Amino acid sequence: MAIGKGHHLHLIDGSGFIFRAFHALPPLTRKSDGLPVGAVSGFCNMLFKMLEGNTGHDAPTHLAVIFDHSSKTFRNDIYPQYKAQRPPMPEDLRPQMPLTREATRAFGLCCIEQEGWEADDLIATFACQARDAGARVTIISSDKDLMQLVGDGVEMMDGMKNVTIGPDEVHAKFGVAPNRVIDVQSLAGDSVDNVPGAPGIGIKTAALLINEYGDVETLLERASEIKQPKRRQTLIDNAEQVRISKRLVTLEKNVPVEVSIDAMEVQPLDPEVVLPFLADMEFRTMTTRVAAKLGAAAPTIAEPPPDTSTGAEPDMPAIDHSKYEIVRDAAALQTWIDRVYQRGYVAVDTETTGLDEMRADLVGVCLSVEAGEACYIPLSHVNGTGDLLGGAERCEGQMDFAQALEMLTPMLEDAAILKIMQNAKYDMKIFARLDVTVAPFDDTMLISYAQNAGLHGHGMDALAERYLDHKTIPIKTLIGTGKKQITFDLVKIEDAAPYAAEDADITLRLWTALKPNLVTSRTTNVYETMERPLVPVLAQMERHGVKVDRDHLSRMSNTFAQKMAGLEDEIHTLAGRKFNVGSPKQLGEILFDEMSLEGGKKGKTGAYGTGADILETLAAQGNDLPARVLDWRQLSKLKSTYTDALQEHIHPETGRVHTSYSIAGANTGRLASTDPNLQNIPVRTEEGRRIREAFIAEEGNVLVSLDYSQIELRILAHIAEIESLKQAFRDGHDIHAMTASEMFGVPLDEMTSDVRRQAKAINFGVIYGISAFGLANNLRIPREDAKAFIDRYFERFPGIRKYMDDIVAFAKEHKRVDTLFGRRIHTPEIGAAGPRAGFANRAAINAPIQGTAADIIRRAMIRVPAAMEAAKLPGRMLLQVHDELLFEVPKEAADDLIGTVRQVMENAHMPAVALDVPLIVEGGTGANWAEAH
DNA sequence: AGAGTCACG
DNA sequence: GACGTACGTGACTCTG
Repeated sequence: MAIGKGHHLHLIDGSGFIFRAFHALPPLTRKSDGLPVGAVSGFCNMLFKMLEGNTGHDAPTHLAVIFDHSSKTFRNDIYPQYKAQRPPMPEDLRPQMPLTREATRAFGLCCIEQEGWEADDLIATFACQARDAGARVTIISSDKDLMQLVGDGVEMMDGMKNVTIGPDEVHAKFGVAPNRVIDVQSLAGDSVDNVPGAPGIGIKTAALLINEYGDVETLLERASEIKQPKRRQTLIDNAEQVRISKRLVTLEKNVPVEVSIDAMEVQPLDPEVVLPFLADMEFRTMTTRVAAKLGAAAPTIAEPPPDTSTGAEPDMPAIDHSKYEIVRDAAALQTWIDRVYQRGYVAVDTETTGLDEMRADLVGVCLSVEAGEACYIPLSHVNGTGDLLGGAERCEGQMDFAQALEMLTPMLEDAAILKIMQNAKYDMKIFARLDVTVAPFDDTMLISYAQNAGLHGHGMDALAERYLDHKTIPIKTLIGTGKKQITFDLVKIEDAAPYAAEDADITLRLWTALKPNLVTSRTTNVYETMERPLVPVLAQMERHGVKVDRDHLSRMSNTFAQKMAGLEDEIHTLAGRKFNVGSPKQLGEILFDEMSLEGGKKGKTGAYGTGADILETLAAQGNDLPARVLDWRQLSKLKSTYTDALQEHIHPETGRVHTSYSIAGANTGRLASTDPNLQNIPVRTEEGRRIREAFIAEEGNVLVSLDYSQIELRILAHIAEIESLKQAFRDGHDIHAMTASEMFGVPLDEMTSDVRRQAKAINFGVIYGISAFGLANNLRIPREDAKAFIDRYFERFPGIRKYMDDIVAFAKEHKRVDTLFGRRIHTPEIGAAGPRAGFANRAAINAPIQGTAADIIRRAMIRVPAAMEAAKLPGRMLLQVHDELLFEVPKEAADDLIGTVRQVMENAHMPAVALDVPLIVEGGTGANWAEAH
């Protein structure tokens, strides 16, 4: 049938997609022979989603995948250097190119390439043909070279992110409409494709010129009218080069194509063709999914032989939910416990009524002793009667809760039985509330984190997909979402069991797969000394919580509310009308449209930026409205995030606030605090600091805060071996004043606070991977001045520059950096092209410093409980804030505690690492956190 | 759900 | 030579 109105043609940029998929997706290999297939897998997934119409867009009626042909094109005749400095194709990608073509055919789709033409030219040709025939066209690519085709029934879609690229997105990228993209590209050039353009002119300038002159030809003709002398000369000198560039970037829309677009009509998938292909690739999940969709039987995929080289990966059977057992009586449970004792280890997982370990109740327990062998022990399932007034009654077919616990406890506490959990802290806290102390244990989340931080997340779903090629049952299918969400105890036991037991099964499989790699990746020590032992320490801290004075918060809330109301009136008067002060969008319109203040649009969404820095600039120019909004925002933040939200977190029974620390959240080794985040309680402003007054000690107790002084700078001095910095720390000098003195030649006794402040900003900047732009922003000085500062700094401390170069080189070679204690932080983005390179370099510079500091405080925290016990100290460790520990202790023991814990903290690096600088810990005591800090 | 904003080290 | 930029987090609000 001829293509025409009502039809929708998808043109997939096959080469482009496969390149991006290769870099964006994990390096999957075929199990049986190690053939790299990650990009092919991503490609097939995308095709299938697209054919299903499962991309948020409607499904195509016609579809073709276009590839680059490896031969030269007419562009090389025009300009021999075109695409000449492309790096060679990665080894692991090469074999995937032909496989991708094969995949296309297996899906029954048109696979097109043509000698002498780039994929882009073919796409342009087909797109125009289809558009002229009245069909809609979607180009699946994010290649900027194709953006010139957008508009008039042609749109683009990013196949990885499923986002549409229309005229607006093109305008955001190039600053001009799609039909002028070519003109901008010819001026700006492209370093990746080696399109020369005009030297010194980038996209921004190019867009400016095109918007003024219309197109490249007109611009070149009228170049002499340009005011800026440099720009004018560049264009006159390089006119021919720009014209060549234009021919390079202009896509050919009249390629003598050998295939008709009518032939691209989508045919129903043929199970006889597509399934064998997927099975041959050993895409287990996708084979099953496609087979299910087609109503055909999935071909079996042979399991690969066990990997005998490491002895690590035994032959695991496929995950089969029907094989899991539901344990309903004591005899059945005893059988399982016996099996655990035969094994010596068991994967354990708990099901509860919620995610908050302090409030959730145990609903059931799962055990697994062998891949595929798992059971679910339901304990507190109830019948949902639909009666909201507590009409729930206990389900039949469950063991008595107390009896089950009594049978399980000896095993869970047995020193001879290893308990394997995913995110052990959660389950251990649930058990701890039932007076069960689970030990010893392993945690698959932390095993993954120790070896793979920076590479991917460490949640069970992510790990299962990556290492077991298995998609877990989403909990939502059982408990629903939103308002209709139910708690797990209301799920029918028969429905709950497969989900629950699967978690234990997967945990055990992950442990089998991941644990041996600790040894090969040299991270056993990190896991055993800095991850696993932290779990019980944090569990205790979280369970203990910190006392918070609700009335204090409540009073502050009221005060804030009144002040905000006053400010709101003022702001509305200044604006001349009412609007929502909390809406950045409305505020931007008031400031920049209605009041016409100076300030620009921001990138992607086209909204005005109204960040604090922008408002401060406006306020400094004497504008009252932005000044008031800044005040309002500060109060709004304090009220909503702290004085209001914190009250919600006070536990009804303990009267205290129980945060939760994620151990594997931050890539650098830092902890992260959630629900609530107690690591970002205000301190920098007077008004904010008063919130800390609400964190108090029990009667007769005080809060004690101990924090490392300048720990990251000390680590920098050590790692980069900066002798003068090290000496300054040994002598106990003011490090920022010392830096200032060295840099600006000001004697220490003549130091002004302003000079010191600048030196301090530079010191911090160095830790973050300094840039002139960043420092200029921070100090609000011209970029040239910032650059001069940095140059002088590197002159005075040449070791810093060397450290930065060395660490980036190390990261490029190993795709990771290490802390002094051997923690590995992977930097997969390092060496990436474009602006991401800058990010990756700075992250690589910062990670060993931030990570080493994180390691040190982890080591301290792990040692604190034993040290306190040895010193017979009462009191508790409550919170960690990256370089600070907060304790609650009886008044009379405060001084002893400071002495003991300071010892631990100042020597936490020993004996593993000897530092060339001393670590100094400062302590404070008070009735509340504001006083103690 | 994502962007914008802002709190901390 | 231009690009877009300080490092690491989490929570709240508005918006489509």
